Amino acid sequence: MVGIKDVARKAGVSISTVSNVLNGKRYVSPVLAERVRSAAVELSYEANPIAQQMKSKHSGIIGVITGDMYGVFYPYVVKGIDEVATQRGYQVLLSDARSVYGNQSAEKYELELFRQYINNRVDGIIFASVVSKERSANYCEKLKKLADKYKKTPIVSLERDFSGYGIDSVYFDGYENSSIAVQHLYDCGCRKICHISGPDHMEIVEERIEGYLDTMKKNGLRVNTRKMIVKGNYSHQGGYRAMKELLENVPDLDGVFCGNDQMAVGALKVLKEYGRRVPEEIRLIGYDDIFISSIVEPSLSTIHIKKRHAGIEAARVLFDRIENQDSGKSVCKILMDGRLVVRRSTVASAPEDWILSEW
Amino acid sequence: MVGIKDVARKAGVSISTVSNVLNGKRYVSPVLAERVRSAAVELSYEANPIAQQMKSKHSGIIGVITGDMYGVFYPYVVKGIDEVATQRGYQVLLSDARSVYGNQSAEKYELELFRQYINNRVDGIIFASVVSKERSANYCEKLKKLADKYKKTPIVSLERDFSGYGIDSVYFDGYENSSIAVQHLYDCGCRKICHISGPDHMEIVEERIEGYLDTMKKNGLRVNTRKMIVKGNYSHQGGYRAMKELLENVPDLDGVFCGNDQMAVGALKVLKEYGRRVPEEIRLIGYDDIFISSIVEPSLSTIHIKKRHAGIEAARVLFDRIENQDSGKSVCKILMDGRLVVRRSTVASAPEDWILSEW
DNA sequence: TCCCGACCATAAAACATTTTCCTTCATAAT
DNA sequence: ATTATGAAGGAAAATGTTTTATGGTCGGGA
Repeated sequence: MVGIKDVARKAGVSISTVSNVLNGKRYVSPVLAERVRSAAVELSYEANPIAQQMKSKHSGIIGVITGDMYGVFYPYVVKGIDEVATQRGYQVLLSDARSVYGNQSAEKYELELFRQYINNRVDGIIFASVVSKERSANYCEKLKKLADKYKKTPIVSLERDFSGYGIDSVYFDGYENSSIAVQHLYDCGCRKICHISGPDHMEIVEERIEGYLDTMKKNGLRVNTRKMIVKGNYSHQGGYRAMKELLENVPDLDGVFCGNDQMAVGALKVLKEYGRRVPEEIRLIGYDDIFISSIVEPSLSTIHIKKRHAGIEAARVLFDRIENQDSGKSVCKILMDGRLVVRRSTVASAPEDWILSEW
Repeated sequence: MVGIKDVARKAGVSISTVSNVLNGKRYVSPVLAERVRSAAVELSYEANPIAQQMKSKHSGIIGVITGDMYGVFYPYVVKGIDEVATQRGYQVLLSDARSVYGNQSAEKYELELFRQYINNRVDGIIFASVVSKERSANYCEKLKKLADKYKKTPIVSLERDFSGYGIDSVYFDGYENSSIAVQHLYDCGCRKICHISGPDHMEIVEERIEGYLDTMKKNGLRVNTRKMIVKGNYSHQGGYRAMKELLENVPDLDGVFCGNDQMAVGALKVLKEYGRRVPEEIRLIGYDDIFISSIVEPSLSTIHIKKRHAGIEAARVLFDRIENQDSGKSVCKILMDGRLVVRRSTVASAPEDWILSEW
């Protein structure tokens, strides 16, 4: 194990001079500097990051807490984060908060991960929280206190707007996007539009329901919330079950807005099994724009969510905070917009686009 | 910042006694132990992992180097690793070696990540290497030297068999699996079976080609390698292009074995566009068993690869090494088998299974 | 009574750095 | 010639632990 003192000995200088040369903190005469540098190279010295962290208090590591790493959503977000982190020379400590325990304790586990990251002195944390809307205020306070335990560790909320609680947030405009989706169905001629929503008590689910309801109202359409809104669980199986229920509840429906694409895929299966023609008879639109959506037949209209881009933005915000601590104290909130992608589940003549898509 | 000395002061004992109580290394009289413990709780003391690493030389972190974190394969593997790591109280440092730079430098970047991880004193590394078969020997030597730079850091190769170079390996039996796939096509009556393969110079690609070729030969079928094997690039677009080429080369083909499911999905699109009936006229089989395969129509027969399970196994092997260093020096190799999944792209009457699948 | 060992607890070293505070020496100013 | 100034580099402190070596106390056997 070659340490800084070996370099110092070899170069015939003091330890601090080696440190200064290698970190460029202070002026060292060219001749000494050169001696140090060549000694370091010769011994193939590499500083021990652990020891550096000990003093300098920063680790070159950021923590990321998400759900479903194996799913269709977060991996893209993480990819965006990873890109920026790599570019800036940081490492990423990644954990899936929702996979290990049941949903009830997901919040607890999330907090535990947070604590572990902070204890490991990460330089920042990006997290997609599962906490319910009601508990948010409390929870955010806890997080902030934790984040400042040893040093002011910047944190960025992903997918949830916690800017009201003083936490930088990068999130999607679920209300607006849902409105766009439903409006598109209306514009296509649908008048009896139903909604397959996600699990209870999730903010992103509620936004979408509100977007749906308001757009219906705006267009003068009545909604029987009991019958026309059915809960799925964001999985294709959930969508499958929900669609069956919907067909019983509202046999004459002519449009369905699904809370995500996975459920839409399940719903589509049902419609095909039942021989209901899509889009002629029933139009279907999803949310997220996952790869499968461009593949299924008919291809699925949806709202394209900038997943990777959101990761990039979140990482940018984080690194801005990390790199100039001084930067204005005003909380940063970035609202990512979505984009309507029209495919054949709403417009029969829409072009195929799967061959183009990057994913 | 409350440190161990604060606890010591509060409990009225020495620093080392606090350490001994909290780590249970040495016997400490119950009365003192209790005093220490309650002092620690009262001050809500948590040891600084960085400082601990400094002495004890182990970090509670493992490094994972993969490709395509946002793809359809590695996320599942990573999930398996994450599960085991979490259960054992370790954290996961994750990087995608292939996303940032072009393919040429992927190997270099992979090595760089390896170096960074080692410098960060991770306790072990699981990696899926991109190195070519020819360069493997050399590369593995480099890795091993790097791994032992500071301490004997266990490393496990995923997806590649480096056991010959003394590296524990968990990998898939690509040759056998491909043989099964091709044999299945033969058993279904196909006699002119083509292959859409992956990029050049990749070991996993070559295995599959060999499995294909040998099975063809075994069944007395001739292969014109120029025409009947076409390179895709493991993407759906690649599969799309390759299938078109294949239809020109071999108009009377009656079966296609695709190197992965993504390409198979692309190939399927072509067949549908051209009005070739699947499976009656042309049978199609993929490899990997990704989610989409159960969704497309007709659903795609494939070889199910135990992705998550492989991650679990790799993590197990790693932690075994980490936790008892003494453990026999014999290299560990685990060959994960695959399973034929028959769907409608080869057998029209196959049952639908998408609703069952877990993913 | 003395000595030895067993048993606890402590002081101090060690880990590999960064950083603060000095020292030294040359140069310029008086 | 003497003193002030400032630049350059070194000694040592500090970081928060674990571990090693040491010390002190007490009981029992000679």
